Amino acid sequence: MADNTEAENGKKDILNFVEQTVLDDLKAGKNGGRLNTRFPPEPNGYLHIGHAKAICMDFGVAEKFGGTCNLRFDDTNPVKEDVEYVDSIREDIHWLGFDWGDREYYASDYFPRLFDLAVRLIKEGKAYVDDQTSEQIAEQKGTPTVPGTESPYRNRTPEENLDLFMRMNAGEFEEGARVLRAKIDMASPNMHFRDPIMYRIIKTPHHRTGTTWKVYPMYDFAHGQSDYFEGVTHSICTLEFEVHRPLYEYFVKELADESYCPRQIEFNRLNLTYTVMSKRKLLQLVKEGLVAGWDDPRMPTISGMRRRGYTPESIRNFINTIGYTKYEALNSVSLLEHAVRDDLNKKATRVMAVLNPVKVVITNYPEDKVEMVSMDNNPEEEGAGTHEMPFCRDIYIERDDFMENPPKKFFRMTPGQEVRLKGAYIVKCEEAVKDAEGNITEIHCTYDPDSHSGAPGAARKVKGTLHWVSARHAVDATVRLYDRLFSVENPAAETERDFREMLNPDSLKVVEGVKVEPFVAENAERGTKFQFQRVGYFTPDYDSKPGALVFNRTIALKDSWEKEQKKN
RNA sequence: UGCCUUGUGGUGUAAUGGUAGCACGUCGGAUUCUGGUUCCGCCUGUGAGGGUUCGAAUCCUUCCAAGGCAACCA
Repeated sequence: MADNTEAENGKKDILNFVEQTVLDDLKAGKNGGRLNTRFPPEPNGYLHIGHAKAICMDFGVAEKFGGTCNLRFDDTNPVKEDVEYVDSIREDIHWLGFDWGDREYYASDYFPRLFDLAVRLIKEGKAYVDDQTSEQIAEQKGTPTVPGTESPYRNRTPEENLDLFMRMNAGEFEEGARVLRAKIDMASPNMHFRDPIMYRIIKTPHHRTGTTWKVYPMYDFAHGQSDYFEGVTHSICTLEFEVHRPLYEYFVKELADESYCPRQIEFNRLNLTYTVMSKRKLLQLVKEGLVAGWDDPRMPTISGMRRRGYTPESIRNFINTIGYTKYEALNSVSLLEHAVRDDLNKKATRVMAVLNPVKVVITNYPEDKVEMVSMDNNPEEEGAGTHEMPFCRDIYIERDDFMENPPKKFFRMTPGQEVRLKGAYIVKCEEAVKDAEGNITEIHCTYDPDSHSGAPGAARKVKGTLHWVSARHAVDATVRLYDRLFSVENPAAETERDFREMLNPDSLKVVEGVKVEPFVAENAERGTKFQFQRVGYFTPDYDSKPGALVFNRTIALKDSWEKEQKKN
């Protein structure tokens, strides 16, 4: 192990309870002072932000105390699993910034050893084959308040059990015909001890082992032992496995001794407002076409957040903020949004884009003149440089930035009032030109030639500064505006309603005819983070092509003006 | 009503028997060529009762509330 953390090196580092437990074990010299964690996804879906929390814990604690973290695919149920998911899981972990080196394992690699252990337990009279249907077994299990009853097959001889188990794996019986159960205690107050099923027959081919096996181990009979085979010291999982822990320990005891014994520790799952985290529900959204796929930018998946423009740093910072406890919390999505804005504010290139354009003609500006004005790429970052943007007589501004009869404290364009066009000149609105229906088609302004940004005459104070784009040079783009997927705070809590009824109908708005400055079109590579000034953070979607630009809104800028308006 | 777990401002999280702190949020203000950022200030908390102690969010106890456990899922 590494030296005992920053906690002892002066810098005050607050450990969460899991880290504290791990540190205590290391100090006590357990497992020879070794630290090895594991992240064990089942390859049956895409990773979501809840998994990100587990990843940060599993890899993070190993990193912090000089241990290692394995990636283990928990592939014990071929019916639900697929290689498609294996690839996406690898990609998502790497994207988050973690690496498992050559320690990539599969529970399916342990099928032979698990089978051997099962055989041993059968011979020792600790396991038996049950011929009953799942309904019968469920009925005999009792309820949390009523003890179970024993199976009539419970006292078969080890010889008979062994013969039956071998034949189960040879494919002699149909799925569901027989199972192997641990012989523990049908009256245990812990439901998981009421003779849990160890093996069931599955004839669906496995994505890695094909048709080699006809019986597959259940989670409880595979997980702890897999940890043991790998040398995992701390098996960190979420709270719902708390009641499984005694069973974990029961099976692991068949292999381990004092010199090395893995240990399970549970922390709270991540719940986020205005979304769902259940894989079943996410899969349903995808399958029913309610979203565009696992990586739809509204999804709480890692791939969705990546596509939306969230950064790995923002996700990690968020997870760090919400912490790890044993309290089942509901985390406000505004915490996540804050982390995203905070990171993007430091990283995003500032550009101009007008989402809902209205044309402005600067009547006293020479008709043929074009001048290049200089724009900061990022005022938050020293050395981010500048880029140039064309300015001419015809420009676009946001339709919302003009009002003929404005409310109080409207600092934008209105007849008779001066505003600054960011990076260019101060202009004064003279009149709004309307069509027969009274719609504003064009706004006429005059500019002050001495007010160019940086010039001596520019020092004059004006209340508002607007973003704009040259109408002659603007490039058209499509923008996708994303909002929260659900319209209720905690969809999972409203069990009486179908969760699909709670979807936010306005979670996606597509805006065509957006005008962006040429610099944006020239730099619209995947992964680029832009701030459309005064609007929000945007990133090119993978659907975007030269000539058909598409941007995803990662998150809007905070808007205290809008907030003010809503109050009135 | 069996077993396990958990209750700290609106939300999340610290305080490891010794001044209840931090972040987000809200509201207000300052700065600003982004109504962004930054800065300053305000607000709101130990689920309830009893006990141990010089001293309790922390230990004990009773109660209340919430979550988990009855897949041949993980």
